[in-house]
Amino acid sequence: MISVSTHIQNACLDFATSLGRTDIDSSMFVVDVTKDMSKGDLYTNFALAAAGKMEKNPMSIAVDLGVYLDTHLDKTLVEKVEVVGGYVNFWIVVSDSLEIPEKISHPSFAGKKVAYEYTDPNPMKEFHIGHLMANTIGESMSRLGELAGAEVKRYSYQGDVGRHIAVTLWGVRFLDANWPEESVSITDKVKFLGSAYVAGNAKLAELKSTGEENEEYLKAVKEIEVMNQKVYDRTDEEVNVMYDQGREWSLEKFEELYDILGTKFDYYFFESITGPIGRDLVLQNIKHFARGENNAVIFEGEKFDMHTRVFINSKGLPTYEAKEIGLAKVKYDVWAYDKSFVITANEQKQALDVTLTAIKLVLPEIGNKNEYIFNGMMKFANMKMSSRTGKIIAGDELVYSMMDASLEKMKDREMSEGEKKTIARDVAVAAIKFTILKQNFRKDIIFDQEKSLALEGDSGPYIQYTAVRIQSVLKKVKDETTTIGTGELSKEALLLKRTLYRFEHVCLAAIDESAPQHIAQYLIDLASKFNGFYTNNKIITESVDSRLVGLCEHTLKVLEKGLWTLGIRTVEKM
RNA sequence: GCUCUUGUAGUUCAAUGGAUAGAACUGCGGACUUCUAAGCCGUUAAUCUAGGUUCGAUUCCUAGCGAGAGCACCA
Repeated sequence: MISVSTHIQNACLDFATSLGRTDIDSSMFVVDVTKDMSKGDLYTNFALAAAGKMEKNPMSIAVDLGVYLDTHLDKTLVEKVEVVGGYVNFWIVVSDSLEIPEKISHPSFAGKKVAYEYTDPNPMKEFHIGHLMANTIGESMSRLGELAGAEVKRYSYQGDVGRHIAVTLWGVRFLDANWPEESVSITDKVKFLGSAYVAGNAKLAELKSTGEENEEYLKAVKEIEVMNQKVYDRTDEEVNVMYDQGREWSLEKFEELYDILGTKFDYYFFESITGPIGRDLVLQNIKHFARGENNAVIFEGEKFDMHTRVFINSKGLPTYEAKEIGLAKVKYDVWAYDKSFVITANEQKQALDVTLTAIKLVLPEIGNKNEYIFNGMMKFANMKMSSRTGKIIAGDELVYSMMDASLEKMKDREMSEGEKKTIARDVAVAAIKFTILKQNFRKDIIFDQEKSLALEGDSGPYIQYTAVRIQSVLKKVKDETTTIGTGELSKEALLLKRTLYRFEHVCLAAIDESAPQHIAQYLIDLASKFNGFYTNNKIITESVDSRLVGLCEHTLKVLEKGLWTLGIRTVEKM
């Protein structure tokens, strides 16, 4: 399909040249897939776009172009040319053999080394919805990079030092429960840490509410500061033990989640490492920075129309911003990439814009390869409370509750419990990921547990279900003898076939715009067309038409490949 | 207050400046002795307001109104 549209585009340019118009180039018009397939497979707006420049009526240009293309296009590629209004529409030749391309080469990716950093949860803190969202988007972007021909590495960056750790360790004393024994499950260990963080923050808020000059409050603030310092300098053996254990438990828990979600990271980075490196880099390049209040090291973002931010605080500790500089160096040192993407929430945009500006000054050769991709926030429609924590549901809890929901849906199916569990996991992940990826992730996403995660409609499970039906038919076809059918294909079969051709085109658009939603929307359309075909065309009959079997096989392959780009697994049964 | 993002059916989302603004959910109404009904078919319903640029604006620009986020030692 891409080769056909290129062919048409070149022919349009030849048409312009034949009229002596050398001032028209390919950026001025498009050859794209039609939205409405009753108007053909491809269209060009050449006449509309060029009318101004050519100072002619678009209709008459379109008519002339149509005549020209009708005689100049390769008849083995394009079956029919039609002029409607100012548009020229094309019906392509749909052959029986359809290849699903392994790679869809894109100049920005093919042969390049591309790093993706995403998820970035903090040990000892809960894995929240934002992490789930970034993981989903990042995994999909990584796979699009791979599809586009890049060599890809996946990075995760985790905050294993800083205030949240200090608050957690400090908060332990306000819990009724004791520090967990080794025998306690990993889930409960992590839950303990999460509640310690909540308890610590709650206590602090409680003290603060009685006045910021309150002695108790000032004492607590001081204690947390001391705790933070101990985490950095490792001078307190008791703190070291708690810290090391807590960190390890959290990381183990994250791996469990990555396994469920289908992400495998190549490299992990920690703030405990990037902090000192970042601080040194800032100090070595102090000429780009300034001193602010209390001798803090600041970057004067205002000179660049941005915020001014602190990089090293008045205690001499690196902040998030300095750590980012250290991270940039560490990431590049471990693997010299051509391009690096970081997927993160857009609430950090204004801070990271400052940071990237600083990185470009301190480490120009690295900074210029780096790019941030910001996603919107995930919000809840009904603000449903999580019963256990009393807070909005956490990312991992959401995954687990969806797994329960899809397991419930399968309760009457005849399969082993283990099989059901695996399928329920994959369906749950599909439901969550598809909800995120079917839309523009740069905007906020409203997450309604009741509705958005419904397993019907525009959903991941709907597509998985379609793939299951196909596999079920194909399994039965194995025992039948097939013959090549004669006569016209049904209108549903033809429409399905023409839709399959668009896959390559859609992938290229998704890669080009870093927009997985194009693929998600396409898969919904394809699954819907298949289901229309399926209900109206009996495949297993006395004489099985191999053309229909071929259509089923191709549809399955495209659904599988498409879901793969979204980081979603297909299942054999549901 | 300043900066950034955002405004499409009742709801949740689509739509490189182009054709009749597409889906899904909900509501209402259908079909089935059929390969998995998590399916299929029909139906009601939308571009925040005011200007501007353009042959053409949901899309670009300006202003207003609404929503979200950020604004120095958290990340």
